Amino acid sequence: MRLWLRLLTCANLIEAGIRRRLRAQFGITLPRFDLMAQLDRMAEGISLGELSRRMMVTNGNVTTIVDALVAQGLVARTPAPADRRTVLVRLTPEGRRHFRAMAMAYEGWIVDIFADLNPFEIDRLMALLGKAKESAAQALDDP
Amino acid sequence: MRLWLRLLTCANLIEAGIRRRLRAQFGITLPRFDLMAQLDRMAEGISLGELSRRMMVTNGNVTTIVDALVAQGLVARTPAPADRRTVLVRLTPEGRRHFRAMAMAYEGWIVDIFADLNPFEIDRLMALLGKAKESAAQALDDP
DNA sequence: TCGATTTGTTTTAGATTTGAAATATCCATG
DNA sequence: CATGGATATTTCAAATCTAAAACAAATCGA
Repeated sequence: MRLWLRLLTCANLIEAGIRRRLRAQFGITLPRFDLMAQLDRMAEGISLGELSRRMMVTNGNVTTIVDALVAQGLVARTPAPADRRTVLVRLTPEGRRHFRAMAMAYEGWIVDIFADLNPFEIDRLMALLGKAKESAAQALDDP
Repeated sequence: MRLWLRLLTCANLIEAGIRRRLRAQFGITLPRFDLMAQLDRMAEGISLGELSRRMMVTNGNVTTIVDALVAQGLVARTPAPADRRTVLVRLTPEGRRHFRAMAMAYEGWIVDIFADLNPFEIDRLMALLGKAKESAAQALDDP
């Protein structure tokens, strides 16, 4: 029980800090940044459904965030060639430029945030969180 | 970097599962449950500001959630005797009864979720998360 | 005591976020 | 070819959530 509270506290603390910096330094919100991060690796564009799966949020949520980013000219919607139901989303050249600049700063923040952990501790934490994730996924699957 | 993504994924996975169960089995939302959990330990009531600090959310957010719980008759606002600015919040008898039933189930879910981790691993994870939290708090403090 | 600052709460505007319902399209089967 | 089920996206209503502004009350120093 205390483990869960600490996990949540830790994640929320870092998330709040990153959110604050993204807003202060780049005027962007965290979910928009996260969505752009997914798109940065997919030059050809990916579907909204695939986006929502990767980001682990609902379809409707992705639609809203993409709407906002399209309005800002940072991403573009294009119909999928094969399937008329699906819509592909990709970064615009301007969106890519913006994202690259932000991503550089972002990585620096993360390094700073975990600066007090040595490589061994990071590996161990990765492994334990991986195991916790598996355990949780299994427990939450059935009901 | 990957450590941060895994931490976030793990926390979100569990949070989503708990949110789903709270809604399905008790018809309550997670933030309302979290707020009631804070109140359960404070029979005398605590101020809204203290609540927002403990829950690590903004004051305005706490106001909204308390409004909803007051409308449901689960918590009550009372003026603080010493300071006319502050408002104390406490569980109503009905709120306490409700919460106790939910908390029992909640604890069971958490136990299940971490069932695959042995006591040693849980201790280690607690310690590493504690260290990560300290590191993050320090890194996010300055700028 | 007076005024400036601090503290506690609410309000407001904007942005998520979820869950469910509605639409549109695809696909497999008969 | 028609149709029922599955898939992809959008829309909608309700609830959070943040940041910033607005107020109210308390506190502290001159």
